[in-house]
Amino acid sequence: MLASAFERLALPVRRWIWQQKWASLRDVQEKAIPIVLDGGDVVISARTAAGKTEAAFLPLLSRLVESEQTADGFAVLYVSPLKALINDQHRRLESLCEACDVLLHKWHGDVNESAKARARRRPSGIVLITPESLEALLVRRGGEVPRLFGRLDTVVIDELHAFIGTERGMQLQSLLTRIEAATGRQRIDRIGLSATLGDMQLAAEALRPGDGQEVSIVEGADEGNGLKLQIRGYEVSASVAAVKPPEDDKAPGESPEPFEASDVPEALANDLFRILRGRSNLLFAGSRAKVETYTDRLSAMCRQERLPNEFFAHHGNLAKAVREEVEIRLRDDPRPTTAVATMTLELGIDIGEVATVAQIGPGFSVASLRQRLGRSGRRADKPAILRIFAVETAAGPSSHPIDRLHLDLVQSIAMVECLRENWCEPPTVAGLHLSTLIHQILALILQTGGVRPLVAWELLCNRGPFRSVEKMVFVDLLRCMASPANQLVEQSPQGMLMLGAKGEKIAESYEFYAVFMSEVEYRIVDETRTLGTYPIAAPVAPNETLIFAGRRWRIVSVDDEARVITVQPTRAGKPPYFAGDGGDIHDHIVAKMREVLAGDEGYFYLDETAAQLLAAARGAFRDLGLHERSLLPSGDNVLIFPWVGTKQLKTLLLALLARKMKGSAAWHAIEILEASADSVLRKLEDIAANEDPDAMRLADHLAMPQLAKFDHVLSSELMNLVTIRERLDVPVLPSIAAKVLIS
DNA sequence: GACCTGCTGCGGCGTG
Repeated sequence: MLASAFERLALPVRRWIWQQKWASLRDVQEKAIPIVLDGGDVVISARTAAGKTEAAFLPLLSRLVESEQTADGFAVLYVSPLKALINDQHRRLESLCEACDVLLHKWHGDVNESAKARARRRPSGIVLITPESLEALLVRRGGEVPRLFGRLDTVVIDELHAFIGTERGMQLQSLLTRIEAATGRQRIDRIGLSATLGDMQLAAEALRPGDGQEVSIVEGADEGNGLKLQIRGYEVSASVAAVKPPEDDKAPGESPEPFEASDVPEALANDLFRILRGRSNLLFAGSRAKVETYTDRLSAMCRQERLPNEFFAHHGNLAKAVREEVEIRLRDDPRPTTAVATMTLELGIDIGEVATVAQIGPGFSVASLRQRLGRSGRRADKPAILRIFAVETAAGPSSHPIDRLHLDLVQSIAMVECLRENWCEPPTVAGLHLSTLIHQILALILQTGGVRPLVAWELLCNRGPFRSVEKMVFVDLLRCMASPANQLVEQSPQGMLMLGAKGEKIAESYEFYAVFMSEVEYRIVDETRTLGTYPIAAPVAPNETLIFAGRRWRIVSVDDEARVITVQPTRAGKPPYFAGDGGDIHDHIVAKMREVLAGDEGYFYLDETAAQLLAAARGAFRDLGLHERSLLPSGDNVLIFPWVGTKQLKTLLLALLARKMKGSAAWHAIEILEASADSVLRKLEDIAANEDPDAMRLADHLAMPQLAKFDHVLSSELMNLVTIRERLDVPVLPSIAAKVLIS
């Protein structure tokens, strides 16, 4: 097997491998080479750093070398969700391509216009591109598409999981369909590269919608070296005193700026410092505000100990240069460095070896936990180490039932159990994605100069990815786009769809190419450079203080016209404000939480406090009778514990609100206000008996912020349709209510 | 109770 995979590669490719002095091909490469050489669609899945890129490109380059190369079209199109990843891959593939005499082009927003023009004049070889740059190319140079892509051999999609079920994923699928249509090709081979996914069949279907069974699947063996786990518990009193910054950090005469009580408990700060200091680590803090608070606290501890700082913030609102300093220090600098980060350090980018991955709280998904874990233990002899720090409020018999159940800790345990059972969330592929479809209709008109409505529907919805959009919905959508208020499109006397006045305007701007929404933000600058961006919704005024990029600042001026906030270093600071909108926790995790609470199994990875907190939570679970019922009177209110995921919980809540109850979601429960258990029971019986719930009635009770870029174009009927299909889970409503009634 | 991603064409000016 080993010999045969290698021997099937073209001579220049084999010669390049000899030059690299590789002892052998990696497992995933052995498996992928013969399959990719034979052609067809392939998903290649393996853990980070297992050699997926070469698994695809060694055989692809072999095919290229052995075919007749010309300069009349690109041969391979590689699409990546990140510019940084394109730069990494370019570095990685450069010498291999050179050895094979194949041109390799980078193509994204930071690449020179002249380099792109050169590639366009004599198109050949491999292009590494983002979906947005590909969109721009199709929209601005629609006429050149047949010449550029007419001889395309293969499309490679990197980080396939990042595209599944998302707006950008729909756009990418649509782009590929548009290329296939414009070049008159039935089918151009697709190769998806991905970290290990929960469900490979879903990945195959995402790669080739409607024909997933025809996709070959290559899974790399798990070459991991074991996993070391710990969950550490922390109990803080409900009325914990505000944690103040150290005295010596305040300038004389400066007014004190106490931190919020929710900031960093003393015992947790001490443990984090003790565990992380002196080595290189990742600390996933959970939100941008927490990244700033924890970085600030831990660097203040360095100062107190008279040590050089080793804690640095890393999140999406920090300027690229600020983030790169942290990445380079992690990768190349021998000094110990802990990056305190959000999910910015979860994906692809090379940051070298870290000793520990630590996380505050359970996070939102097992998939992300798995991805984070992949960041440690990459060296052959070291296991991956993951520590979760769970902070719980002290609770007694008189406390609120939800506090007594210590749900943060219980969720952490449930998620670790899922991880150990090798389960992770399957990507969600449902959804109408009408906002993205509006974008693609505009893009198709720009690319072709005009299109008939039926042709557009055939291409985008029947052949392309918007499969759940029926003709009638498509017609409604076109009406919204053409309405006098929107004027995105109009129809010519011959029946062609053309851009309307406002459509023209939108398409002129470079902001058109991305399908996702982006907020308006201020730039934060100190005397020398831009530190990052700050939401316009956050209230700021001169002389207020702010923690940003892990340091403390005083706001000098706010220029609303230029949207610039100028800051100066100072010695006190308040955590920043970022709006967030909460994530969906999967059903499987919440069901597992109930198992953890109802069971008596011990978990070897809990520290003493965590074990005590779990024992207390299990005691409360039985005391409250939750092992035999799901309804709990609590003062004037009633708590419902359906033990389902966020989406289903929200749907059940809406069904109750639609039946004139008052209440809200409270953690993993629903709290109904001023009602008796009996009255709630009757409503639940009604919901359980109603096999065909009136979905539109539910949507009426839901606050519907415009979440996607073109949601404002949709009529309220279409907006409701989107909400019901994408944000709620209406069909299961009767069965959830029935389940609550039985238990 | 959240997070992340991306961007063209052209006019105007300075430099080699």
